[in-house]
Amino acid sequence: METVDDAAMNPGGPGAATAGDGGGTASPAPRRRTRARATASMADVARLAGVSAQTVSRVSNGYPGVTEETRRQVLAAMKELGYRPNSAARALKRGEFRTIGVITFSLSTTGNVRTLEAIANSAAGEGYAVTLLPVAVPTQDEVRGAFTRLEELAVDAVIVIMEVHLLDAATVQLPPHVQVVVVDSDAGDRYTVVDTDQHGGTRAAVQHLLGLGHRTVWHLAGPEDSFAAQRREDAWRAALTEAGRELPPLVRGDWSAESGYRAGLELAAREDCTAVFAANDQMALGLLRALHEHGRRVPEDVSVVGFDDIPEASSFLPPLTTLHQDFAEVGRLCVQAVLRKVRQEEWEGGTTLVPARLVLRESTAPPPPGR
Amino acid sequence: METVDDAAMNPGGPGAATAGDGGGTASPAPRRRTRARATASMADVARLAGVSAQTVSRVSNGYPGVTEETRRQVLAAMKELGYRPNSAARALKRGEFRTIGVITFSLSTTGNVRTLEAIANSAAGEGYAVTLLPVAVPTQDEVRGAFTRLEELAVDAVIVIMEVHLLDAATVQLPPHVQVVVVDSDAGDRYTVVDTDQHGGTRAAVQHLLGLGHRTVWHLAGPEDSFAAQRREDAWRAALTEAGRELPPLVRGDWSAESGYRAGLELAAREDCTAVFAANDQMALGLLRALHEHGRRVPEDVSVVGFDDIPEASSFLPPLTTLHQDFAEVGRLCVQAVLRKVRQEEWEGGTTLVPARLVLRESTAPPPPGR
DNA sequence: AGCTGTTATGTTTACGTAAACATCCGGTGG
DNA sequence: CCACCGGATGTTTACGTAAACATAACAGCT
Repeated sequence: METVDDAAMNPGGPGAATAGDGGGTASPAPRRRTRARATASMADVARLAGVSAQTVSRVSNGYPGVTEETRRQVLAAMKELGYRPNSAARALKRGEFRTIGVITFSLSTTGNVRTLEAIANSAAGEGYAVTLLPVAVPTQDEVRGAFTRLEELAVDAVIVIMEVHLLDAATVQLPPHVQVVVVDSDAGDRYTVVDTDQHGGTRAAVQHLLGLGHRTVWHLAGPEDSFAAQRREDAWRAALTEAGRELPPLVRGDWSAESGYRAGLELAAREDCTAVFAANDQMALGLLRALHEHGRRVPEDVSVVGFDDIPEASSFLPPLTTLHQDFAEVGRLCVQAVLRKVRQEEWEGGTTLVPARLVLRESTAPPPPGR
Repeated sequence: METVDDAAMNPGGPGAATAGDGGGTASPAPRRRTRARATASMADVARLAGVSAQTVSRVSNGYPGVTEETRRQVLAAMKELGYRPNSAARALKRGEFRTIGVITFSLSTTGNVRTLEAIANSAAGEGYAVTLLPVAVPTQDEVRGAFTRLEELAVDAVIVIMEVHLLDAATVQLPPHVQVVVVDSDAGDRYTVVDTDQHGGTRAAVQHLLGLGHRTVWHLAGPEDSFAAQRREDAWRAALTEAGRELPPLVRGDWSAESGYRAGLELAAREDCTAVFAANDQMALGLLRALHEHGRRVPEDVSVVGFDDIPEASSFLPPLTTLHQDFAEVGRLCVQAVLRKVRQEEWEGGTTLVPARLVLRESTAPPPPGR
């Protein structure tokens, strides 16, 4: 009955995992795995249940045309043998892997992580697994490398969380059947793109500050190679121009709190700077520290608005007014879009935007009287 | 030559992705995918190169016994057809997936994310992919669910980033051939465990504060169901007892900055509290805010030490003294351990500890004169 | 009764790869 | 000169599943 491995199947029991090879270090251990029928196959189940393998398959996939009686027998046999469908064989036969690859830069930014998490959750809900393809440094070569790996990987679709122009190099060859959805890009004409509404969010931030009476709004921008940063910057310009306000010089960081601090040192020195829109919360954090160190109070002297609404934002000094991004929704839409493409229900380019919501906390106030 | 899909293989080109089905919405689209030979198989390559499929296989896997001449021809044919080995077929034949599953709670904690990232990177270096299995809520049922999915998944090994007792339920059945490595656990007797040296790190923090002259050290602990939190708490107790110091009442949070703030409100009210060891940086952040709001200066009145050294820690007000965790190393060791088990080079239980390093910043100082 | 349609089940086959075995070749030593 | 060896290559087979096709049993109808 081949229940040799029963003990090892309960990780709580003694001698879990590789129970067999126990103290075998003495003799020159046989290199080849014995692998004595590690898992039961359909044939095994079929034999035990006294039916054909095909019937087992039907039960396994919940297909109709099986008597309740037969189904029960098959299920019993499955349980007895601990049968698990072999996903490799399934994938080979069906020509699909039920897996989505996610390619992204380092998981050091909140946004990417939260999006990834939402993608994984949504995918799981659809019966899809998520394979992670991190790329340490955002050079074109690295991206290409990741995709080369993906091509050999068991993946039906890919979600790219990065600026899409990094994979526009002609040498990147996606197998034709792999569907792609991109986050954080403007390539809606060539790809399906899902993104937060950077423009609308930024606009809300700027208008909020102007509405408080600030003459203009400074911008602590993200790195130039980030499309999200670019969009926020553009929107900031547009909002100010539209309101007929003066455009202060741009200050740039690299998303990190440290860069926000460095940039903040410049801003803190400017007496005429009373309102800053930071392109993310981390930089806003650094900015708060720089302002504090220079005796400029927030929000009495300077108002600060961030972007992202990371969980810690409410614990900053002072709690940060910021734009809440709905990463969960972004991830959900990504999965939805990419699976629609996989299922070929429709071809759908274009960009889907998820609104950002301004969360008012304590880092904004009207400008000091004199200004 | 079947190059019908050539255009679609360059995502930069016009009409990328599902180019075929263009405007076919008019006629009742054929439900079945035509799937006209999406990818080339070994047989195709073999035909073009004028050799047998087996020879293609040998070239593909870099096996010896192939003339340089033949190899060149095969490689040329592969390139021409854009051949990519089918990983499902490979996995089926070889009986292994070259994939590691990572099961974890939400990716909201820095530690998990950084560990995950390191795992993915290390795994990629070994030619392994990483499949993500998030579990939203840490109930036993959920964990069991994730594992059920994993069992059907294409995975050779599993790395668990969570308290292992959550998967000790007898109903969790891992297929016997799946190897498990656990992070953040004390089950070194039954599993292979890799973890940060919570004990040593905590000890360093406490001794640092005592060394500065503080009479004792308060502890802002993490949630009770976290093993890491438990270890830090135990080590805190041990270090104080060992030094013959009084044991202040424990204050508990849930890892979040918000909970740190709430706990901090209590601590700020206690005049005799001059030194706090927070179980993570987020809670330390909230604590800083609470102290600030109650006019207790850090580090002049109260010293604070965190745990994790998240990137933002250096931008807190003031920059936080904290214990740096080497998540990259933890991830690397996990992959190494789990692959060693997969390759059955040895059976290896026990716990591997990665040291934590105390990073001195500006949140600690000697206690105020009177105390 | 004989035919048809329906339902439950079994049999054959193919997915793409790679191990195991078979064959062919030129060269070497007795 | 021939048996033999070893390297290069081809052929067969099996991995586990599920689609496609085949069969069998039986009910309903004329």
